[in-house]
Amino acid sequence: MEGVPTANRDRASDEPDGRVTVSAGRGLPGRGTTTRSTRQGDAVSAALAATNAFTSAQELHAQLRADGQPVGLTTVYRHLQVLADRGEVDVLRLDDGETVYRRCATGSHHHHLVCRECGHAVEVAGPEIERWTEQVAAAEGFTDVAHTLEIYGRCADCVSCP
Amino acid sequence: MEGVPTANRDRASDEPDGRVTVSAGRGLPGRGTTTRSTRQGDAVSAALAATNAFTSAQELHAQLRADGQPVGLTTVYRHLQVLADRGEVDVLRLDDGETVYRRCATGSHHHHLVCRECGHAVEVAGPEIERWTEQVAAAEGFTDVAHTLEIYGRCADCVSCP
DNA sequence: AACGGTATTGACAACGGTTTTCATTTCAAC
DNA sequence: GTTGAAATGAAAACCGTTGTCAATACCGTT
Repeated sequence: MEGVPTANRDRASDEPDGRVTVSAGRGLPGRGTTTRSTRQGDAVSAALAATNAFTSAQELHAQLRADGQPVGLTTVYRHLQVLADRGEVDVLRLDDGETVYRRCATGSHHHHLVCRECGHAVEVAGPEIERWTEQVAAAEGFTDVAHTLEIYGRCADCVSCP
Repeated sequence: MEGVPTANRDRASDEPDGRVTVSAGRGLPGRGTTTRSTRQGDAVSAALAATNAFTSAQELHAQLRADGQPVGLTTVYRHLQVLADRGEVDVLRLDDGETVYRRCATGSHHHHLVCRECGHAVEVAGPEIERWTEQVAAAEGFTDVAHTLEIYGRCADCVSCP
């Protein structure tokens, strides 16, 4: 009756990493678009590579500007989108509506332990969880199953300053 | 460095259910505000009680209007907010940004198996999951831990019509 | 049954994050 | 160097949600 749109945020990347230039040999355009290498694209990728915290587009934008590498907000959004489509970055939608991104080391399926204060995140794998969710879904007759699981808390570093 | 705001959506309700009128005996205002019983408030609660699917404020608004029980969109949002604060409804933020609500039977902590197509949801409890998340968090030195876990798929009813 | 104070309502404006638009700039193949 | 296509970015549009505030509806009291 009602209708719940998209939802879920899984994905397992194939392409290993870093600023691909794709063949570009001739006709076919690159996978998730973005073929050329540009100062802005490199800056966004570098900024993401420099932190292990989940970061929002606006934060990256401000950070890059502060670092003397100004990149248009629109452009930041565009690159994040492409990277996300390619599975090169993980995406999290926070409860306050902000979308945050993170370049994860693990290419395979995993979840996160995220600090509410600083965004610092740890990648965690839980085979038992995967098994459990599939089991539950199957038992209820659901197909085409995916799941989201994130753990939020205060990291050790943030415990000091209240 | 960056900063991840709120996040997480747990909570265990105390008040069993339905349109409370709270003492109102004299001074103190009701918990999550909303003390009087009104046509609009009843309509929103009834609409939520009538479905087991996660529904958005806008959907409820349209539905109520269609049912000949027009309620202002702002008012719908307000009641949903209050119900959520009271823990009488569960809240889910979908990846497309919409927030959906559902009156759950279980008052205690649980997760959901949600149909991407129709919003139909099943409440599922996973003690092992709870244990696992706490374990992981503790191992990494995280405190004040909470987690979100939802399973998305296509329910059996939605498999028929592609 | 009428009153009166206050909680509630709802049309409309404002918000905040994200996406579109489109003229301009940059890239890289020739 | 020339050139066509991709990338950029300022500004406007979007969209779900929240704030504003005058008008209205509840409900205990008279």
